[in-house]
Amino acid sequence: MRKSFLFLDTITNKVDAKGRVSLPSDYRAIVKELSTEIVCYRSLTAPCIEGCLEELLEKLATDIENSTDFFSETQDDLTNLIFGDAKRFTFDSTGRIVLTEKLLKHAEIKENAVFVGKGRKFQIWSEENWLKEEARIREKIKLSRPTLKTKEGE
Amino acid sequence: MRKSFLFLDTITNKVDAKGRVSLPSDYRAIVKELSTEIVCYRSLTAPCIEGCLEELLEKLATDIENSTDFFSETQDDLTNLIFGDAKRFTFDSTGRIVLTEKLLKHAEIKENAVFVGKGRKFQIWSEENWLKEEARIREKIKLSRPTLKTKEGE
DNA sequence: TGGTATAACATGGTATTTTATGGGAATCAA
DNA sequence: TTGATTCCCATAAAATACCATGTTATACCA
Repeated sequence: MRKSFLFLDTITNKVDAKGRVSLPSDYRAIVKELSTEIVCYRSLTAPCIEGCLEELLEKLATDIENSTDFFSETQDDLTNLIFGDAKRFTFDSTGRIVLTEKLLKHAEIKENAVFVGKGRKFQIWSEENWLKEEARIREKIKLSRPTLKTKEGE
Repeated sequence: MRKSFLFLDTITNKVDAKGRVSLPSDYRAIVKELSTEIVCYRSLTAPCIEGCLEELLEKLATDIENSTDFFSETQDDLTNLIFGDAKRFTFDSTGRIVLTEKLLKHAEIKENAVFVGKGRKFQIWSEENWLKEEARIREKIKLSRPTLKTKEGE
């Protein structure tokens, strides 16, 4: 029995002419524990696809409902965007999902899809965009390294 | 039943052509109590590999979720960096894990891997780098000894 | 304490299983 | 019927589990 449900690692898989991609086996194992499908939507802030279990969106919905935050109205708007965009995907017996044109176009994915674990969710990038994004993040982290060191050392 | 779950001691094991290394038996005993797998990732601050139990990352995921909101940019970057890099490793019946090229390269490990206990987590170094690091730490301690003495006498 | 028997471990090699991925058949919709 | 989508099968490659052996460490006994 599995105790934890984190999407980890970075895996590159091919996208064929029909838009089919293998969901990394690790991810599949996690999904299968709780469900038979994942939810994907266009990232609001980056040229990539976001994926997660439906229960995470449930949690998001609940959080928004309970929020008395000053910015809750903005969050509400953002939530609408996500829920309006999100779509369920099931995988076939070989573990593949079929991504839609809309999603692939937004992420600028052609040949290869890069799955990047993010804990409770994951992202799907094109190779080029992911390279750029990873470089950007590492550069940013370098500048805030002291803070991280503290966090890391906990 | 085991009472403590700390990774201790420093052990050197061989890495074969396939990247296989025996996890020190002490470490294995600890891991087996709670799980069947460990998680490894490139250290953000040093040329070494870090390893821990998945529950530590779970805790981190929860902490990040609670300290920042769903749409936070910091959360986004942090989760990409940490979870995107981390990978699960299970050991076979003889207690070995297979380290990836990415990890070995980052730590500059060739022939031998040095496992260094760090309590809740552990690190894996190349012999050369660990020698340097150990010397650096001991030097640092020497300089701060007066402070320690003062603290002791409080 | 010293010597020997026993068990545990690290490590090399091999066999088996998973997984990704291409192609094609079946199903559904227009 | 035609085009598109879903499902299933086949295969090659890669990941993983298993077996065997030498070595080291541990336990046992004199």
